[in-house]
Amino acid sequence: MDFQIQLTERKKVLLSTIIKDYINNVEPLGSRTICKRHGFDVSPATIRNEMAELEEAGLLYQPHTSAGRIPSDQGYRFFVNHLMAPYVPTPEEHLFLARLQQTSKAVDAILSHSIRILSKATHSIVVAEAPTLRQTPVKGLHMTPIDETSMVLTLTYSNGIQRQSLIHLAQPVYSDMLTMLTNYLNAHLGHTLLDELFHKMATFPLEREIQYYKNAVLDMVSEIYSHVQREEKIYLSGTSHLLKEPEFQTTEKAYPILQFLEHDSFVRQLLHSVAFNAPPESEVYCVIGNENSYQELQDCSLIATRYYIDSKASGMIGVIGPTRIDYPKVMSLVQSVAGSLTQVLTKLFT
Amino acid sequence: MDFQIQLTERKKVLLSTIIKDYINNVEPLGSRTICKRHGFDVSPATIRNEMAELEEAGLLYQPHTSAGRIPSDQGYRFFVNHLMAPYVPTPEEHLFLARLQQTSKAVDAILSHSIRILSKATHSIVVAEAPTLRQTPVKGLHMTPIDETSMVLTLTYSNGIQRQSLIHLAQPVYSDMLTMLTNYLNAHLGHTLLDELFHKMATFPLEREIQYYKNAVLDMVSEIYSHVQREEKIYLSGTSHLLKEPEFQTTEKAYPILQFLEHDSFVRQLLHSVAFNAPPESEVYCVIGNENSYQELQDCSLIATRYYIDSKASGMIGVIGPTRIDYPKVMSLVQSVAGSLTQVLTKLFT
DNA sequence: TATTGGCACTTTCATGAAGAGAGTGCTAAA
DNA sequence: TTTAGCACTCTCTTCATGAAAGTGCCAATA
Repeated sequence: MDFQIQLTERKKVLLSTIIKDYINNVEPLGSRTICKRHGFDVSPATIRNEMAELEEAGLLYQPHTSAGRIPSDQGYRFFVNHLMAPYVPTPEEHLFLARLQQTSKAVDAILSHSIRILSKATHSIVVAEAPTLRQTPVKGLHMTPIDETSMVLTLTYSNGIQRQSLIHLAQPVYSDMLTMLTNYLNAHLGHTLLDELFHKMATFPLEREIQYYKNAVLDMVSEIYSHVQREEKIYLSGTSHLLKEPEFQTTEKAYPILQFLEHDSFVRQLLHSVAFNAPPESEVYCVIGNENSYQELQDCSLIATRYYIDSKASGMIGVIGPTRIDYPKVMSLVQSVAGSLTQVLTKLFT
Repeated sequence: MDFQIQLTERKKVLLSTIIKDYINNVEPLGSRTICKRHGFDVSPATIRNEMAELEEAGLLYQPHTSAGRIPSDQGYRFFVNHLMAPYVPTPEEHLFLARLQQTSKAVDAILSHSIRILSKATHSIVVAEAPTLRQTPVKGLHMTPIDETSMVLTLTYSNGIQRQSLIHLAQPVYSDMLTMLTNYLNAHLGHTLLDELFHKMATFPLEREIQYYKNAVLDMVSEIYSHVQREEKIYLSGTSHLLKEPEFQTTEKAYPILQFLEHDSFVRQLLHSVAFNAPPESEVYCVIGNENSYQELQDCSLIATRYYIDSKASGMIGVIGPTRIDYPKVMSLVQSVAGSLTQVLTKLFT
């Protein structure tokens, strides 16, 4: 993943300059322009030689002979890993970030609000995944009947988080049975993840006298299961920003991406695949151009990170933009937003 | 709204032909082409004369001198009101419609599923509004505490529909108080709409001994209120279809529309404004081009209708496409989907 | 009177040529 | 190692040209 490329100090400055300029101007850079615009005190010819070597190393490329150079995916990667300076948010961005603290009581509203703000601040597409507790063991569960065909399921996780869901059932399930099922499950809980819990529910050994209700119970379990799945929602904001990017001016370029984003399952996979592309200790992941495995997103980068609830449950939040996205800025903002989310959600659940 | 324009039979056929051709071919039509392609047995010159008159009546226009003609918004309107033949769904569309019957138990899932299918069938953008019961009087309400800071609110409407919501509270509200509040409200319910109910809740005269909890109650009411509001969600599907339309190939054309669609409140307003544009007895409304009041949507048409739950609660569902959208087809499909929704949701709530 | 053929006139669109602009690689000199 | 010079390449814009498609109008026709 990483590059063992050794560059002279001047080459590093040059690469960095080219990338930063390209991020703003979105045009191939020639040697003369670089000298003039960025005050290098060597001649264009020297820059040319250096650029030729950077191209040989795979960090730059030319769209055609006799054009200036553009950073390659690997160039961006090198920049992100080795050259990037820490970003200092502008006062305006601080205002945006401050608005993240206006909390609501609903996870759904908090996430919607956060991604909207991140989208405005970065002028990019933002995707997020609702927090999932699938990796957190369940400590206890409780069912409160509301009426014949509805109940509230309360799951208590080992980290103290409680999740309640209102479940509607197709067939009535009587409270005696709920009590039995609850007692049975609580007695056998051990260190059970949610998926295992569903398995236990479905294979719950019924007493003879209530065999009759077996279907009702199975129905209920499947209803609960699909309800929990549904909660693992994908949030999406700011898709129209894509059309403002010069590289996506033609609809042939923009269409596949918007199409991709309409499929929650693709987005979820994308977000989950991120973690494999970067060492786990790095806080903000970025997947640059070709590094992702989706044909549709070859000209995009994803900058994503994980937010947590009380350091156990978590979800991903990320920004999607062209490969020449402003990495320092967006990485910084994504991290800030994820940090706020972690803080707000953790407070909410404890 | 409607046109008092009298047209000869031949002019009607001609207009109809031009519109149907333009819907498919998206190119201005000239007299010669019309004769050849659609087998008119008069000469191009005659067609030219007729077209000149149709243009004078405002039903056609030329993008420039010496181009063929294109239907105007008023042309489409005349077509929709007077000329359109009923549409017969294809076998493939029947398959789509059949999939609407795979019901789920959750309103949210049903709506998501329905708009996705409608979007696939029409290759267009679909918007929908979650069913709202704001216009239906509340007959009774019930609060079931789950634990200290959460409860299930059950509202029973005069048409028998029950709605349950899981409410999380910032401050504990004890069950005695819930009981008092519930009893008070049920005793004073009369023919109360939801908004009035909130007013009654907020002005609930507290007994002296529980004055202390006044803030907790107000908090609760505002929490319930925002929860109910949040449920009036906007659903959106198939935005990327827009980029496939020839008239939205340039991003300057497509951007404002995608931007518009990102604002739930705009979409909601749009859907609500529809009913004012057409006589109420018509089942499927369509707002053609300029007829809508949103600058961004001047080149679009909206074809929308209302779906119902048990003939009381309802929401809007609509298709957005270019003004040359296939009116007969889309109007037919929108109606079918709304019909299915009505049926499925009504069954669900009774 | 309605229809038609003929014709001059418009406008767009595709094509190709020409020239400006920006940039490169290479070589030889500093 | 750096630089100046130079020939070369590729894109982009502009402009002219001609083909295509269509119109409006007029006079002739059924």
